[in-house]
Amino acid sequence: MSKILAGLNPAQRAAVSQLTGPVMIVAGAGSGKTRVLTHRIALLLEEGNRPWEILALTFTNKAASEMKERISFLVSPTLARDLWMGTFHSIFARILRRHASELGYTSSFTIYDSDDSLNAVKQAMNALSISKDQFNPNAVRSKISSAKNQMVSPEEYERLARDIFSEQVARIYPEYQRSLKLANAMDFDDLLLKTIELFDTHKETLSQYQQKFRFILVDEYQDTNRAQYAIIKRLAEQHSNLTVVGDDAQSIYAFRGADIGNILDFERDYSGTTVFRLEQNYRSTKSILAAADELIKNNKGQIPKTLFTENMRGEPVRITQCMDERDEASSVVRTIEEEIRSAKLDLRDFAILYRTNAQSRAIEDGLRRQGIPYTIVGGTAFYKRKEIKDVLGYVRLLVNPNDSESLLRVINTPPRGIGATTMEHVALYARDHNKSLMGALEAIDFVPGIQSRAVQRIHEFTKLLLKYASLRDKMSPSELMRALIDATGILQELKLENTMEALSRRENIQEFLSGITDYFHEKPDATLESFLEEISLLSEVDQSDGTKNAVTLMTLHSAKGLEYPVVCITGLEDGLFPSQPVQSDREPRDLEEERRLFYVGITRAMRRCYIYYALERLRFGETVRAMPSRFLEEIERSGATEHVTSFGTKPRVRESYSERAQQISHLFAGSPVVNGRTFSRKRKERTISLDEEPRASYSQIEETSNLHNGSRVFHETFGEGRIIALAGQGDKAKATVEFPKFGRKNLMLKFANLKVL
DNA sequence: GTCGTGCACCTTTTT
DNA sequence: GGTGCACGAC
Repeated sequence: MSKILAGLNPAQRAAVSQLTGPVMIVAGAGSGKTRVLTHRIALLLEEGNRPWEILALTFTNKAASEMKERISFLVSPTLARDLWMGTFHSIFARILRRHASELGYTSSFTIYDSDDSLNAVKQAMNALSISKDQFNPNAVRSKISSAKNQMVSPEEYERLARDIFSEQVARIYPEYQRSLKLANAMDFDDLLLKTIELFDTHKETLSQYQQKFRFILVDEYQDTNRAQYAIIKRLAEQHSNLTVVGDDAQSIYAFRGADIGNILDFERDYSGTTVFRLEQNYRSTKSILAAADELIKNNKGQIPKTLFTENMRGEPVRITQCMDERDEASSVVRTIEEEIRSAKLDLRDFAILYRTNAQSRAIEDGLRRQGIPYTIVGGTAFYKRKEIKDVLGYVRLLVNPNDSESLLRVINTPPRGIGATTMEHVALYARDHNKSLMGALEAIDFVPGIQSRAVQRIHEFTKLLLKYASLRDKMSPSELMRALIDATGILQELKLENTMEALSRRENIQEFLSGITDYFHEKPDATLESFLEEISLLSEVDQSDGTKNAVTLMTLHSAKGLEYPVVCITGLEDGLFPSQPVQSDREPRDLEEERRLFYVGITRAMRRCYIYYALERLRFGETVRAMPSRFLEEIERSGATEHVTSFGTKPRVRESYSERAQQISHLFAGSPVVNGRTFSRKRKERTISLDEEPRASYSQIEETSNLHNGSRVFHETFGEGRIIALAGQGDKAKATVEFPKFGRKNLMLKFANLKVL
């Protein structure tokens, strides 16, 4: 037997060995799905198939590179390197670049991220004189995106539009598409749609890739949308060697067009499908699995399967009732500290999960208060920061001068006297003459209404860009970027500002610059285009730093596919998780998706799973009372849970969550009821302070006057460091401190407990 | 044209 | 509690 099959259980081995024809692998959580995929690919290679004939589509780039690494180990690095493995978006972006001219684009087209798309929508609305007050640009963008995910063209959308809002979207959608085309740009959805367009209008190109990809594998098939389905359908037509792996119980992306029907109907779509089920879980304890199983039972229409494990029973899943989000954060922190003490775990063994990004703030505060290092997945990602986007804007413009979003972003950053009025005229001219904004700038002498001073400035601006464009062949990409960014004056501008904020922005740009040096050093063949593409298609998980030993914070969505010894899931409250208050118009399938999301969360846990809910929570700057999530009652039926309060005591009587909420309702007497939820003003004084930090930790505030730039200080966790900057007053005073071992930290003096050395 | 201030809106989740 | 945007002063 091949060593590739050794060490697999019978079900896994069967799923790996069936190499041809349509195959569906229904893989329960923790059942060794990635293992099966990698071993399958390894076996294909071992049997002599060429790596470039294998297309493997994963959910994140990180998943792809981890799989490649395992395949390198199983077969060989050279073979692994030449696999076509990556996310749908990155693989098809690569193919689209090769065939851009067939679609009327150039190969250096820009990929618009969601911010760029939103701005493009706003521009389009502006052009059509549709008021932003009447129609929310974000809602418009989201409508357009759903339409594209469903493969609904602007023409079809117009036919289908029934209400006033859709009618406006029907006007904006084609204008938006037109502007992207003029800008030589594609949004995320276009990367899939244009691929379909390419295949449908250029049969010989389609045929070329049908021939090429003799084996196609798709991971997380339950989360593919209609466009992705269509691409796969076309590509697999020739050889029919299509393997999909997924778990309908983990489908959590319906909101962005994922169609669970793709996996449910797979057997019907591809005749002769062999189905394999992986039902043995190797990840979690029996208790964790029991709770997850009891939960998912409440969903209807799942593919029947029974997940089991031979792992030990383990501790019960603990549900902790907390007073508010602060109390919740301290409970989580206490749990982590106790687990580290008793179970000898590292910080990197913990994940804290939440439904919405906004919840991370309170938890971060809690961790910082105790000096526990953490990393955040998502949130405001590095490449989405304003200063980085500014800098990238120049680079993007260099690569694709027609990129209108970048042009608008940088033309007056830093301020060079080319204001909104001027650009209005330019945009109008561009529209009338079917030119990109850059096209209009080139003809600035003919654009009416421009002040002569602005004309002058515009000439200077285009000259600057032309100069660096002409240097592209003479300098290395990283040298060129440095020189260009230097010439823009962004760094000098920030230096003059001389605030802590500006300092941090400058540091980010410096970090970006050293990052690109490393990047081009590691990848000597990389170009500006490939660099830009790579960073625009990074997923949130891809961007997190997995090397440092720290607690991981992320949304439940980002946690998909990951596992941790200890998982803490926070915010189990009706209206938050499941999201939105219970309303009659709420579709049951939305609730089922929320339930699957919770299922995904619980099944990330290997050893222990902790679940938290708060009785009230600060939302929109107001304290909102919340009912415990209905999902809690569901998992409690498993008998594999325990229920405690943040005091650490067990509730005296078992009671239903709604009864409990009734009992404590007097605490909130006088709160107005809005939309079925109760709001109350945040109390100035916390009467039910449970486990606040001892006051002693605030006593350092008086000493802040001893702190100066350059002061040497000591921090409990980070050790000795030097103050680089100070900002803020009183409770809000912050310091940026450079620690030799931990790098730069922004610390609230109130909590940091710094000692002057 | 630029900069500062106050106000509305925001929160699902992401490639 | 944060941010984008309209509005007004210079």
